[in-house]
Amino acid sequence: MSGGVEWALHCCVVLTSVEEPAPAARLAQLHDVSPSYLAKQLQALSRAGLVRSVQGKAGGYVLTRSPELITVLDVVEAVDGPGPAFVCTEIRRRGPLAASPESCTAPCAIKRAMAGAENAWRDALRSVTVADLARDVTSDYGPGALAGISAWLGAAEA
Amino acid sequence: MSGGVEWALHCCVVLTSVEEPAPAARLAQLHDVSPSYLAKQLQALSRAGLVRSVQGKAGGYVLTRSPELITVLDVVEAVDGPGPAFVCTEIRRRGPLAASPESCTAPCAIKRAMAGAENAWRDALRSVTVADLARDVTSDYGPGALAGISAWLGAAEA
DNA sequence: CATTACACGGACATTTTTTGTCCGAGTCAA
DNA sequence: TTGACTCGGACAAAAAATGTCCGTGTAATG
Repeated sequence: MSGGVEWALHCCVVLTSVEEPAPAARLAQLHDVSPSYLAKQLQALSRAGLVRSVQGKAGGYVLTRSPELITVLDVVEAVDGPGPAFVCTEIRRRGPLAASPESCTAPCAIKRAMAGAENAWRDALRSVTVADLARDVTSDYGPGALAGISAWLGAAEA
Repeated sequence: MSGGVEWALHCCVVLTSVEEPAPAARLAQLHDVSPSYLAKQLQALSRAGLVRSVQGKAGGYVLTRSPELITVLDVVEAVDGPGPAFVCTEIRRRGPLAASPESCTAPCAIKRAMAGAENAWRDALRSVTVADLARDVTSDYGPGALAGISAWLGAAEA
């Protein structure tokens, strides 16, 4: 799994508490990560339609919709790609005892098992929204945490 | 996810139908895959204690226990490693607004969400055994499929 | 009992993916 | 009109996965 997923999720949580667009460079120094690479993850979120980029002097990124409507799965798929992690290469059709094509209409048992597990994983990620994460953060560190971050993002460079 | 997982699972299913040790090279040409690389996956299974290697002239690999007692999760963890796919780098403790160490006794909300999803994934993989896979294969292709493979493995080189 | 051939095991390259960096095009504010 | 700041995609470096090789040990065999 791509490590950029973690960065993207943290950024989404932070973006729930701001109204002004937040520049990628500022989000990067807030989390102390590579600005150029974080930019790439935010671009992925933008391509997926989760955030909207505002260009120009006071530009940056903003969420496109309510955090209640953005699931963790949305973010993960935007950054890591929507395809399944396990890819079946159909090796049952290869080799001297290859299965006949007409017997391969349904996916093989191994693919079914792996797909079932990935579906369970997806369901779990889909059941958590970015709003839930923000609520948990407030519950963990107190109400001042996100407010402080919001203020810091709006203030001049540290 | 490593592609070798698929090869390892297919090999485990095949091994349920043999009593004689099956050499890695023969399993490789059965599936038409790279012999050297498949050997590496089988070595991983051996290190994890799922298969036992028999050396010498009529050597090869055999399952160490009943297929009912080998879960798909066992195979996946043996090949891909037991660690979680999502690794939290604790970026909440970095940057100018880093969370205080005493407030970081519990894992952060993002890590909790990802860990929950991975647990669901693990549970699903744990609920399927290699015996279940073999049963499904028989159900899909008929009882002769695994028997034919077993006979081919025992016969002389094709 | 010596020999011989076979199979595993880990060390060695190669390719692909991931991670990280950079500069140009576009845009909004002043 | 100017200016400065933003995103966006094209360009390298590093890491991981994939693929290959030969040495070591073992068991069957004559």
